[in-house]
Amino acid sequence: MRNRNYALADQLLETLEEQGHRDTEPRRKVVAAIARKNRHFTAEELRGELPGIGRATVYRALKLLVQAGALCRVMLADGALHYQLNDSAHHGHHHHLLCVHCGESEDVQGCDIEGQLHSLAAARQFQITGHWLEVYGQCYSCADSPTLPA
Amino acid sequence: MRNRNYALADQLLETLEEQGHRDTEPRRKVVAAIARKNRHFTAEELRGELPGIGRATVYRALKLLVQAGALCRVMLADGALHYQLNDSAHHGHHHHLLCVHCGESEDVQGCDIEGQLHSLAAARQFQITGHWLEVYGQCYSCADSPTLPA
DNA sequence: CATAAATTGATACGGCGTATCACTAAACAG
DNA sequence: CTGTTTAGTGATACGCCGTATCAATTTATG
Repeated sequence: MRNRNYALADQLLETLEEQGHRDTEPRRKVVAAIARKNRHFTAEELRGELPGIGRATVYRALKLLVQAGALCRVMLADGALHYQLNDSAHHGHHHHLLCVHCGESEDVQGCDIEGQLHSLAAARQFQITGHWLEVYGQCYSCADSPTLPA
Repeated sequence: MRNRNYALADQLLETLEEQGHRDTEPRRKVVAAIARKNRHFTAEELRGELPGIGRATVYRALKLLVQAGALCRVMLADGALHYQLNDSAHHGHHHHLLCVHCGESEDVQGCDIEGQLHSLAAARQFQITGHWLEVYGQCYSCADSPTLPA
């Protein structure tokens, strides 16, 4: 686990280097904190875990990682913007099943929403270039015992 | 057209009254400004058209109208939150085809995304309670002459 | 008309993200 | 290794957007 995290942090840093960004001390700390996350988080939450590091630096790193595809932005049901590590297998376009109870998030890959939207749009001669979809609900464990988690 | 707008403004006011809210002078002006809109708009844009009226009042009216289902919130591709009049026929759950060129928006009613999501989620024992979908692209006229509008 | 309750709007606050800019540190060439 | 170049840093301030507060006002109602 600790090893996984170190590896992940290194991988994130590597991703940034591939994009031409430098390997800096603050950056290392930011990606290390991100690698420790096992669910989506806010920029401010992350910042709170990095006392020595400037606000701008945290936000800049997040932006770069999103651009690089290593993180994705998740819109919660209450409108709060969170960030979430992209599974290395899911770097492409995908959606999330977001549990409003425990905050767990599952990726959805093999979803034919694209196709359905296109055929729907074709009828109106609308050319789709992109879409944004978030799905809210309860995950298996929370639906099972809905009163347990906060 | 002018008549349509007056009628629409009255209808919005009526909606608010049905929810137990009072018929006030500032409120009339806000709904009149909304009724004049033929596409989605931001809160600040609306506020700019209502010089004499307090910021809070505009925001409060928007919130009430969204709660009443007369307006819906639309998330643009750049993350900006806009408001849009709900067609009286489309007060229920629906989605939008948003043209990133001209800002036009078409409602999507008969879309089976719900069903598709449910079957997909069922396989993972995830109970969907809601979702958020925005579709971006180009409408017919903009796709036809993509260089014309701003 | 009098009263109770909702509404208003000025103000201030708070969250969140970004621009600025002097300073620092990383990369790189020699 | 050292100097130079350039990206990155972080303190600060700013800007946008929405909301809480609260005294003054307006509405609905008896």
